[in-house]
Amino acid sequence: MSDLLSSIKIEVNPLIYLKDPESSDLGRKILSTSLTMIDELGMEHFTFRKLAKELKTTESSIYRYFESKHKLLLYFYNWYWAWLEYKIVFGTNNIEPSSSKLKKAIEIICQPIKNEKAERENISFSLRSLINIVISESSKAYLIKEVDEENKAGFFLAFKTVVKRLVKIVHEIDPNYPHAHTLVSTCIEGILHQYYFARHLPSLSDVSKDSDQLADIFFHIIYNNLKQQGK
Amino acid sequence: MSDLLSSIKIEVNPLIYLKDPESSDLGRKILSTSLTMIDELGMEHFTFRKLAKELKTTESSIYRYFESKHKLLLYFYNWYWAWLEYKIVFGTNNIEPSSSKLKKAIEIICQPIKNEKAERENISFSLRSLINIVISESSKAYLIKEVDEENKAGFFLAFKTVVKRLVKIVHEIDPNYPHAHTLVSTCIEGILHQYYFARHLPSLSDVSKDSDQLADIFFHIIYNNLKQQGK
DNA sequence: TCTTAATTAAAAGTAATACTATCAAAAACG
DNA sequence: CGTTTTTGATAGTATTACTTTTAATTAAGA
Repeated sequence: MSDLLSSIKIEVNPLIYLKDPESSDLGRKILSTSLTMIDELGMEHFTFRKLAKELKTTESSIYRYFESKHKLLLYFYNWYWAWLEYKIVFGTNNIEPSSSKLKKAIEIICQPIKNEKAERENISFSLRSLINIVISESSKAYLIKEVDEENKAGFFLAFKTVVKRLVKIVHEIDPNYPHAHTLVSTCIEGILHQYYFARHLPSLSDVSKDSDQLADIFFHIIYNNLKQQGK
Repeated sequence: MSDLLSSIKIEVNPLIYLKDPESSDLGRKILSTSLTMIDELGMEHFTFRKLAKELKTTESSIYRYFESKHKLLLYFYNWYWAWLEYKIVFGTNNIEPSSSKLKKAIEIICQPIKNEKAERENISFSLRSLINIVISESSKAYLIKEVDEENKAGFFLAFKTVVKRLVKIVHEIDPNYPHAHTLVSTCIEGILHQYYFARHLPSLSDVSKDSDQLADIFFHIIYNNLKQQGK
């Protein structure tokens, strides 16, 4: 997989894969093709057999990279949040006051959702598919019986790091707000789910499919709960 | 399955089952045993074969009631939200002002989570297991490729109805708030996820496993976004 | 109570999934 | 050029998610 700037590589926890898929041609094909296949079929209907057929390779070759499709999902999940963290760190750098920083961070979270074409980065795979997968499938990455072991292995770290970043900004605005983790994780998940709802269960949402209000709505949901200090 | 008051029956969309599981002994056993098994094993590891073994019956007998384990999950999902709606309607009746009504409704959503033993209702199955399933598995009920067809068939109606109830209360407090559906659905899901996070991914939450702050936190998240009219 | 219809059990079978193992062929690399 | 690494081909296993058929059992109606 490629990266945000051509010189920076998104690192994914090596415990997630058996063999680094970025290290070979087949590995990269596994990533890019499985991404669009999972987007099209959904996790339930996606299988390594179908992927192997599509790639004109064999199941056993794929299993050399990932021990299960669940691990493959974790790979995408971590890649996405690591990439987004990078964008947030860069995009909010030097922004003042903290409320604007928060706004910007939320916009970055909503941005790839809003419009893939805004992306002019050299990413070698379908960012649109990656986002769709994060929206529709990533809850399945942690809503499993094995969650505690996998958490210990650091499989959810990238997402937790993004939450931590936002919490830090929230605490710059209001150091005394006691529920920043709850507020932030609820809103990040909320953003993703609202996008899903807008598409599939519209009565659970007020935004239309292609609207760009989400960032604004969620900025206010957070901001209205904080007592601004200073600025 | 039983009910809140002994005279009232929770109705589940009949398209979800092939044969009403409440109508026979085996059906009721399927419900109560699968409930605890899904709670223990998780959806991924739960199978009709294992259930049949536990019940000393056969797979084909179970398939006469539910065409898949997904439908069984939908059954529990709908039962739960239909039951909760009932509790909300009763529990918030005659409460004034609307802000107190909102508070009460959120408490009802959090209450079974908080403490199963507070329940003194004649429910013939494990409410604790049902709640665990709603928390850990119910996202999987709608994060699927078939969501649009299933939505058309009304499989998510019970949840949507609860959201609608809360939206109505929110609009009593502030008729002009334009994002009530987003706010309410985000918070209801947020409550469930926070409980999961508190248990399994505590760095995404500020509440401890057995705390009862959730209702308060989420009441304020909603309330602070509303401009109170009159009372 | 006898008959009939509905329900469940038993057994077997199918197609697909989620893997694992072995070994040979082909690239790549030093 | 030889060796290590990577891939392909083939096969196999255990389990899942069902379906089908037939026989036995139970319940319900006349």
